[in-house]
Amino acid sequence: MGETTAVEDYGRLLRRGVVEIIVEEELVKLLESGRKLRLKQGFDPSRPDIHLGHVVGLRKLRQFQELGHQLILIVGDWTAQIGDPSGESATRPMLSAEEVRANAETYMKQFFKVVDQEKTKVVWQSEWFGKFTLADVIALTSKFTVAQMLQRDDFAKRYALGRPIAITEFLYPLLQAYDSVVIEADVEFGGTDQKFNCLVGRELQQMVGQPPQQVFLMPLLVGTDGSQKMSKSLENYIAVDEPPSEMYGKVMSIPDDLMMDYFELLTDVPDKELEEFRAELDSQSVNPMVLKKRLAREIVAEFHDEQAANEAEVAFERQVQRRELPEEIPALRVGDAWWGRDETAIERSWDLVYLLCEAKLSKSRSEAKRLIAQGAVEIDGKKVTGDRVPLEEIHDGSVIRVGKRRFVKIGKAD
RNA sequence: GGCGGGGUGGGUGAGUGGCUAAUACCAGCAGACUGUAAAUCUGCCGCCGAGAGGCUUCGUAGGUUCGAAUCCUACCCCCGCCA
Repeated sequence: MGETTAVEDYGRLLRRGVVEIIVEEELVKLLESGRKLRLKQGFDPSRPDIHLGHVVGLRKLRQFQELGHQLILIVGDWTAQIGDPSGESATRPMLSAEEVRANAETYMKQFFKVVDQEKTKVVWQSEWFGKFTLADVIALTSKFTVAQMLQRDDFAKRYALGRPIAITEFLYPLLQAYDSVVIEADVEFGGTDQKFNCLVGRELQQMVGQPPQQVFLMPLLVGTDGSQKMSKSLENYIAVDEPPSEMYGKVMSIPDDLMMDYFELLTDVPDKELEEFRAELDSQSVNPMVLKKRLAREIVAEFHDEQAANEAEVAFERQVQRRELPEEIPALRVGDAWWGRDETAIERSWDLVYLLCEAKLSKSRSEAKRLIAQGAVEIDGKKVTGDRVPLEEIHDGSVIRVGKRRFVKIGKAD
C-alpha cells in the first residue's frame, strides 16, 4: 500500500479524536525516525472496570501499535492508593495486595479487548516504588513547588474556593511523572484532564537528563446522560464487558447530539462517511435513529461480534420499538399454594403487589402499588388496573411486564 | 493554640419549634407522544396499610417541649481562616 497509506495513517493518528499534542513537531519527528517508540499508559487498579470513555484512549494506543510501537502498561499499584485528584477525592481505603492483583487482572482482560497484548509490556509501579525510601520521596518532592502544583486547574479551583486538597494529592502527579522517567517514555497518553500530570512527567524527565515525552491528549467522552464526562461514579457509562443487548440499548439512549462524537471516537467508520452523516443530519434527510442504530451496531460488534450486534438490534426493535416480548424471559416459579388452593383461594384472586415483589419487579410493596396505579403493569399484554387479579387471568406461562424492560414469566413450581 | 463554618432523603442543596415525609434541582421510575431506552409533555419518586391512617428518617446519644431537622447538653466526624 506504500506511502499514501503512511500519510493517511498519520492523518488519522494525529487528527481524529485528538485534542492536543505536545509537542506535535517533535512527535512527528519521532514517528518519522523509524524508531520503535515507547508508549506509556498507566492505570490504577482501584477500579477495574473499563468503559467507553477509556476506550477512546485505548483505540489510539492500538493505532500506534499498528505502526509497530511498543506499549508499556503501568499498573499503578501505588497511585491507586492515593486516588487521582479529580474533585472531592474521598480518601480511598487501602487495597490489599490481593485485591490489587485481582483488579489488575480484571482490568487487563478488558484492556486487551482493544489493545494488542503482543505489543504490550506490563510493569508494576511497586517494581520501583516498592524500594523507595523516605529520602527518595523527599528528593522527588523537593523538585517541585506548591505554586507549580497550583497551576493545575483542579487544584487552583479548589484552593480558590477554600476546598480541601490533600497533600497526597500533590504526590499523585509526581509519582506519575516518575513512572515516565523509569520507563523512559517517549509518548504519554491521556484524556484532557491528564494534561497537568503528563506535563510534570516532561519536566521531571528533563531534570534527570532524559528527552521529554510527548503528550497526547484526547477528548473526554460525554456519558449517556449527555452532559457530564463518562464515569463510573456518575452512572452514565457503558462498560466494555456489558452484554450485547445492554450495550446496544445504552448506546441508543445517548442524546442525538452525541452521536457523531461517538462515531468519531469509538468507531473506525471513515471520516468521509462521517461527513456524509453530518450532512444528512443537518439537512434532516435521515432519521437520526437510523444512524444511531448503525453506531450501536458498530460498538457492539467491536466488543462482541457482528452476529451479537445484529441480534441485539433485532431484540431492540422487537422489545423497545414494537414493545413485543423478548426471547428470553426470566421465570418465577410459583408454588401450589399460589395457584389458588390455599389462602388465595378464599379471595379467588392473586395478590399482584406481592407477586411483583416476589418477582423482583419491584423493590417494595409501595412501589409495586405505584406502578400498578400508573398503568405500568400488564399481564399477557393486558393492562392491569387493580392490585387484585382474578385467578384465571394468570396461568402457567403467563408473562407479567412492568414498564418497557422488566418481565417475568410465571411457572408452576416443581 | 485561637476563631469560625458545617454534617438533611441516591447526589447537590433549602429549611432555624407546629402549615415538614421535609422546598428546589439532578438522577431514577412510569405514562403519553414519537423518529430511539433521543427530545418533549405529564405523573410518581421512605416503609407498612385496601383505606382511614400508622411507623421510621434530617451525624450519634440524651434532654427541654403538648409538639423538634429546627432549642439545650455531651460526643463523633468534616472543612476553612489566623497563628
